[in-house]
Amino acid sequence: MNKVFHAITEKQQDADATTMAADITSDYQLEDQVGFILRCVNQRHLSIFSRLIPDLTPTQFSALTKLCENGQASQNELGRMIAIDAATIKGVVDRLKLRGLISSESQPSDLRRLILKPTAKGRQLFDQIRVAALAVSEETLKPLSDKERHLFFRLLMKLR
Amino acid sequence: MNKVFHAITEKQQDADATTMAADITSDYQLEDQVGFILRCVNQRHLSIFSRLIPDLTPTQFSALTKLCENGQASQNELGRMIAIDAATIKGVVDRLKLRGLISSESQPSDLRRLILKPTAKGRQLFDQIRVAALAVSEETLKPLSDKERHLFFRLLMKLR
DNA sequence: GCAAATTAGTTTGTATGCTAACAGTTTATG
DNA sequence: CATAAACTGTTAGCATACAAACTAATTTGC
Repeated sequence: MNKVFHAITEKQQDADATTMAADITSDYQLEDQVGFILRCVNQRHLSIFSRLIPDLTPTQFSALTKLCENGQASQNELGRMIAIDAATIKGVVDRLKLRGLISSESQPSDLRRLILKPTAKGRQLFDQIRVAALAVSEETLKPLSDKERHLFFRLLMKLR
Repeated sequence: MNKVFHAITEKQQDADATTMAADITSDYQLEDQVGFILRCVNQRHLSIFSRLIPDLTPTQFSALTKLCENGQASQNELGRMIAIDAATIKGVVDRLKLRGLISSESQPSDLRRLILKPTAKGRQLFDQIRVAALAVSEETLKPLSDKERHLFFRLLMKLR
């Protein structure tokens, strides 16, 4: 799982969020920087994801999901849809292909393009996992009330 | 810089955050999952960081900052302070050492430990960069009002 | 006091994620 | 129509990031 995450949360559980947020502009404190906490929250999410969905990485799941949602896409197109650059998406696609979850064929009308589609096995895995994916979101947001979740979501969207 | 981030934001600028957040539990949509958006927000932050602070990666900056704040730390200790596992912190420390920003010596009372300290050059760089680091946070949070920033910070802290 | 458990650091392997440079293909432009 | 510009996928290189397995040193438990 994720040893670092647990070590950290145990240590800093009692921190006073309101106070720390107050002096952002005064003295420099690493823990007050958005980027640092963002990284920790992301870390916690990844830890939850890999525990509930050990079969795929979040990135692989995103790619498979988008292909199942759209039916097909070219490689770079897929990357743009889930915010992954061309160099990275290649590796992701290669690994999904290696596991028989997606297939690729070149598009006759544009020989540069590789058309990717989910295989039957890929669609089956996606259907199995999508429920767990909702549980991942649920557990990630567990520390927040329903009202706080919607608020957090709205603010997070603005920072995309 | 970060080509993916720009391509994505241009496309999805007009998305309605409130509506999308509303149906989290109904039909599965990748864009509604916290983890996905969290990753995008993190991506945007990294892009801002590398533009304003090209000299160091966020992780390297975190490590250097903690050493400057604390004076010294052992390698694993440093990793725990900034939520980085032992395998990763080794590479980070090696690269900072290679650039002469930190020094290491083994601790006589415990021969397993490597005591890390920032060098004069390291402290100097940190002092130069800390202002830019505040600017990174500022620009990352730019889409939010002051009230929203404090709110976001409070909620983010809860999800650590 | 000594074996067992723990801790610190290292190494290997896998997966993201980015930049930069490249070749082949297609589109736009003069 | 010819050439420049843009796009698609690929490769290499670097930097996180984590799991697992390992060595060496220290601490615990009996």
